[in-house]
Amino acid sequence: MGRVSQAQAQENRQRVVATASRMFREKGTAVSVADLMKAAGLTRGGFHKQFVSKVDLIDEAITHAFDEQAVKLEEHPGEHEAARRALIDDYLSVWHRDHAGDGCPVSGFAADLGREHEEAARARHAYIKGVRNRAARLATGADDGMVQLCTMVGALALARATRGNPISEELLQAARTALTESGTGQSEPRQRTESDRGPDVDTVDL
Amino acid sequence: MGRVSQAQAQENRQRVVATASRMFREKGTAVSVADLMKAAGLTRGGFHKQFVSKVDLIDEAITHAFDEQAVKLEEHPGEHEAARRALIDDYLSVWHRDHAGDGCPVSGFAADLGREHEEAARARHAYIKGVRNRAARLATGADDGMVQLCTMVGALALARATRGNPISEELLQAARTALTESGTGQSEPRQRTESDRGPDVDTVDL
DNA sequence: TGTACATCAGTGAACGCGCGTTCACTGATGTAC
DNA sequence: TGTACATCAGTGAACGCGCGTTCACTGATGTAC
Repeated sequence: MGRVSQAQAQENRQRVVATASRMFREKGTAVSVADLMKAAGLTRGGFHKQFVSKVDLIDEAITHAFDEQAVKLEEHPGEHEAARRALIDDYLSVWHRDHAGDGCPVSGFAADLGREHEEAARARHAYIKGVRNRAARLATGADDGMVQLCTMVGALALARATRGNPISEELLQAARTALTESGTGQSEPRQRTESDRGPDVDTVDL
Repeated sequence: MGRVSQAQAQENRQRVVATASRMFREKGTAVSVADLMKAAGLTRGGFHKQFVSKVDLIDEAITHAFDEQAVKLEEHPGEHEAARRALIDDYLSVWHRDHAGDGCPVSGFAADLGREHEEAARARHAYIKGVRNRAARLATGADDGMVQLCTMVGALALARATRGNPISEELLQAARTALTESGTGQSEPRQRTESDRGPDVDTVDL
């Protein structure tokens, strides 16, 4: 196989990034370059024609995952509360638990970024932006959404770690119920306003 | 260095398990056997005199971490609510964020168990027991504690992944406030009872 | 528009390195008498 | 209680293997004329 057109090369490069973005979320950034390239339909040799190093790709793959998700998050342009409920239900679904590769990068990269202390400066920046973005989308009234995001990330992490045992589904269900039945889910209820709720929420008068 | 007494050998073995338990929580189970043995003051060669394989040690180190923590959890024999608040404050502290090796194994091993799909059957069992145990300790009234545990695990994971940015401390603080100011923190407030609250809790009449 | 040639995306073998594991060896410990 | 000897915890070098990376090579692409 000889030289490939510039357009094809660009497409190949993007496919490697997209593949890495998925595999890193699924199995962690320890996935080998050879496996990655193979999954993208290429051989290992060409890797350094496109990327300076593996760390470089990690940075790019993480950033890519957040960019991609930011687009997805725009898909619920309707009212805030309906979008919030849809986000929560998707997030705490068995499907999301079992498909980390196509799932939320906040959960997918938390472990690797929590242990990586040197590199990945760009990725870290994208990660923090992603956390703030999601928290804002969950916010209801006085609650800034950060605590709800913590609950969701924690529930998903525990559900993934306990897969195969009934407690896995219990955790997802418990978090879903808590986050949707009482409106904000957990912040100081007395300060919460009713203004931005959707009509079909099973609200609780406090 | 020749043979060592049976007592010394047993002590060495225990030191390796304790060291592994700490290092695996801190850096993940990818830590090498050589590094582990070195940290325990031994050389790599002796490893397989004590352990069948590295996977074997991972199993034992995880189980050990939970046993050790179960003992620590008994240290607050007083009233339930005071113990609960102490647990939450310790859990969501900056110290805990920065010392995963001496911290909660539920958070420390969530990432590795979430990705490990074959081995570690014993470890998985210990993990699930640990999750149920901690959830029970957090329970207040109608809330079974699982959702609160999710919030804590998620807050710690996000705080660790965003270390170095102000949002890291914000996440810990937000979760701490939510979990202590409103009693249960997030479950259906209307069903909650007041009976098991501590005297110094800033309770909110709903 | 054709033709000659330089470019370079992708290949596959090889590099040094660190991994988990094995093994011949050491010599103090534990035991048989 | 002493003595002779077998045991085996720990050592350090070596094993095969997979890692990230490098490199000579290929040949279609892109370009200069």
